[in-house]
Amino acid sequence: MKESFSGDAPPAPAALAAKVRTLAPTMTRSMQLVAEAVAGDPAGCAALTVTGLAELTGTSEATVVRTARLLGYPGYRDLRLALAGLAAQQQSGRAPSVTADIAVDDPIADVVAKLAYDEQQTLADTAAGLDTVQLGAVVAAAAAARRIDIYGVGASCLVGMDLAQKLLRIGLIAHAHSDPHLAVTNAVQLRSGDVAIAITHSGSTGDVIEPLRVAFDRGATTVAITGRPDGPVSQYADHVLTTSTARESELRPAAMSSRTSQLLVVDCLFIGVAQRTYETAAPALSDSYEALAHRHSPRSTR
Amino acid sequence: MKESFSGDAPPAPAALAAKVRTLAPTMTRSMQLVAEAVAGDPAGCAALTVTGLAELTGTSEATVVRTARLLGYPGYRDLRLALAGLAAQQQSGRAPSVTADIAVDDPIADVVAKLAYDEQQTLADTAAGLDTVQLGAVVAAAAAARRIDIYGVGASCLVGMDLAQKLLRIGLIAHAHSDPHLAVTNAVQLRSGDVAIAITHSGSTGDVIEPLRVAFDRGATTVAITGRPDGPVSQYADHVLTTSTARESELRPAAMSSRTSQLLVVDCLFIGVAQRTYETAAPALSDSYEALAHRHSPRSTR
DNA sequence: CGAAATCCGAAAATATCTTTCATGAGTGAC
DNA sequence: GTCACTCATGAAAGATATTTTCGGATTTCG
Repeated sequence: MKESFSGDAPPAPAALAAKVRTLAPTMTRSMQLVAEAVAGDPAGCAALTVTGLAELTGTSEATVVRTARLLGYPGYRDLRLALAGLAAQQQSGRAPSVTADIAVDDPIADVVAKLAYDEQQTLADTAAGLDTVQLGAVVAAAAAARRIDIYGVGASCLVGMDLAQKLLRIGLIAHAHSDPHLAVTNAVQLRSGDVAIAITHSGSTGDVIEPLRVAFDRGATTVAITGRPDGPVSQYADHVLTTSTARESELRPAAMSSRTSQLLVVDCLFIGVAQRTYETAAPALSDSYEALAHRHSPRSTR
Repeated sequence: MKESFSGDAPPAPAALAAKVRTLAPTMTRSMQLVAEAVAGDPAGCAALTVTGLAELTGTSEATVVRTARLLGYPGYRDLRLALAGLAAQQQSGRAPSVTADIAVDDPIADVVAKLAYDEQQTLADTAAGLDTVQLGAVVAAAAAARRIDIYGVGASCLVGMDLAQKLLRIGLIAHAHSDPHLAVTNAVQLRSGDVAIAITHSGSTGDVIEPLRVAFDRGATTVAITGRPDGPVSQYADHVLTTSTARESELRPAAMSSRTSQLLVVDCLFIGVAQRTYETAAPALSDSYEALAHRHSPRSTR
């Protein structure tokens, strides 16, 4: 029963490629064909009419329209306009096509270059696709929360810990749970006014959904940070923050780019909260900095 | 440079405003109204239908179409596409506003943009400054190591854990230590052929230097990942990998960009090792993926 | 002042986009 | 293995948007 129509709305400007990747798994076969064509050649597709694109992809007009809807546009007409815009941007923004996968025999210098490029791309996609309204709502809730619980396992656990660390530094009560049992145990303690944040790239990690559900039932404000906003986790999320999905190769696991994406979201969340609680956050930050100073040896090894 | 007013022009991309000025004298009154509106607010007009633009300018659909023709497009539809492209270009053109620091009163959307931009910058800097020869040496050592110990505290601890997680996934024996005592205790066990990696942005974190020194004394291959290659930590490091340091503002602690930088280095290291041990790494990766599958609630995998 | 040329918009004609609906393929239950 | 069910899919009807047509209104020039 989520019907979160409010969440996914604003017609994406440049985040189209990212959106295609994010939504691709939820698409049906023929819709994927259309999405692929659109992401692959925005300029070309912008020149086509519905019928043209349908023929090109070997599907029907109806499917094209459906795909446009799924991507967040009211109809094909609007998708086409966005496509034209994207094409123009690419034109002026130069061709960024260093899109080769990382291969087993790539020299190390290439690995560095490709990896850096991919991560940059991921950041851009994430920023473009992030719903700032949702983010603002989450920031407001977190800044006012009595306590903040964060759930994440595997790679997402580290992201959760990063967030918890930072929030603690500005004086908020935040805790990251990786043990599913303890997470649920703690979630029971939550109530209205508290905030629970679940981090899962797949959107379907049971160990993370379960505590979020409990928190949701208890009346806490629940947040999902996920790459699959349509996934099960969103059922129990008052707010969904979407991370981007980058293509992955055999050597480059999805965890790598999803982590980058998650970290950006989490950083934005943190900065937002710090802004809102500036009066207390600023001194807290410098205090914690002071406290660590003696741990760095100008010369002393303790 | 011949003047060809007779509309032989290919659909102009960004030269639209100029074209309007050039052709204005030849236009009739109502056409000028339309042309003006179009040149004045491309983005706004792109959102309008023929009828809408006709009403806005107080003219008729026919006039709008005539104007579009005069400007060199086959019809209004194409003018509209060009307009959308122009709008997108203008949009991306006014990006340099993100070079400023993050301020307390920045709207949330700006925070996202600035943060993403900063992190992208950090990645580029890191990639550019990374010594691939050193990296190659570390990769070689790690791929052949009996065991790999990683030291890091605070934010760097998470980076260390990330690396350990990934190395474990491809079958290497890696462990991240955040407890300084345990780190030292474990470091004593190391010997030649083992690898010890210290992660510290400041390059002078005693809790991290100490175990590295022990490992160094025991004959292990020692690595420092630091933003201060001239810092104390490098004394005991056979190889130094330099991370970049980005400017930080009051709200944006250094930990944020150093973490991004460290993660990139660590990712490169991981990929490098995975390449070297491809025979065992590839199956190990897919195995670990398989093993996790049942933890995700059943969901169509198209 | 009158006539011709031109401009202009209402409405018809056409192209394009959207919705509906029936069909068939795939899926899970029995 | 079969049946019932769901859901993806495209054909075609329906709705919009765009283009064209055409006649009235305005301007220009004799």
